[in-house]
Amino acid sequence: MMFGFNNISIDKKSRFSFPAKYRDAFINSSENQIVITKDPQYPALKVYLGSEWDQISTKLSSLQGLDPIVRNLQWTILGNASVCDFEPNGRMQVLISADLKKYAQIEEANRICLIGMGNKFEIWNQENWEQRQTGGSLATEILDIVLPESIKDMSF
Amino acid sequence: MMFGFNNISIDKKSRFSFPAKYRDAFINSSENQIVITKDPQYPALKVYLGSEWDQISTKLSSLQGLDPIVRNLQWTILGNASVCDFEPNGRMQVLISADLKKYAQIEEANRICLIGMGNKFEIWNQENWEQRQTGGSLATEILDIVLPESIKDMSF
DNA sequence: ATAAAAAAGTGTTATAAAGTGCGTTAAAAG
DNA sequence: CTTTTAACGCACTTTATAACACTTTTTTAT
Repeated sequence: MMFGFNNISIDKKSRFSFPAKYRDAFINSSENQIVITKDPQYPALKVYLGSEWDQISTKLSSLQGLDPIVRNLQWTILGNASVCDFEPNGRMQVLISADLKKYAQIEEANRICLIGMGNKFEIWNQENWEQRQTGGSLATEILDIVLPESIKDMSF
Repeated sequence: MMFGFNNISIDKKSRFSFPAKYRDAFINSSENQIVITKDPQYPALKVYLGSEWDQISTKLSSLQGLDPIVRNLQWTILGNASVCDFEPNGRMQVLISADLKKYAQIEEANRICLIGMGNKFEIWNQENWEQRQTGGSLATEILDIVLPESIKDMSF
């Protein structure tokens, strides 16, 4: 399980590497793929292990896309996912695409916050993270969505 | 599986090529055909792998066409499908017909957004996509359709 | 009906940009 | 002080795209 807060750098080519403390967890779950995508609620990114992603994406893509709320979630989560090959024994480097950087408001060669949430990570721009943690609200926040039954039992 | 956002160019002859990152997925599913058709809800296009299309089209064409909603879906999806030969080892180029371009409001030599949704892609005109993703509503949007039972378990 | 012209479709190549890999330096931990 | 980890820089590789050339089909005019 992968927990904890990390303030790390991204290089000029928009890559970051996972802190070494997570290496064993990656090796144990024999992951060779990592998926980054948009967080549907906040200007942040979600990072899933390949196996975890397979479950989520399979379920989400099977839902009825004619429902506008479902369709929106599919767009956000599936339509922005970037699958990266990943070597737990190597440098554990991952590229963040220009689009995802923009969405999470990550500027050129900036630092990011990588938050371990157990079975996934979140990536935040440092200022947004601090604001959120001190209770400040962000402009892009979405409140009061009425969820269709089909996604009420899913967790992203 | 094919995911993610891509902003790509179409050339003067209305061709685009799939980003190289999807090559393995196409080779693994041994696809040699691609089908483009209209999206039934939005001014956008859907791109299916040949095998996926076979399933969807078979099922959709077997439905009771006397129901107006079903009939409309059949017209839109089946009646506008364009089948393209496709070489996963080659350039992975696909031509978009004038009709489909028009429907998706894609102008001459413009850029398009190609969105990987797992088992299919969507193609959007860039402005429409951005508007939609930032919550703006498009004129052609269909809300509150009551779906017949026969298509409730289908996902297009 | 035939030939010429135009349009539409297919394929090739060159080049700039984006992405990847790896060695070195700097910083932190033991 | 030694070892591990993170950050940086550079070189190499791959990819995307525009420009061009060629083929096939369709249209137009004689």
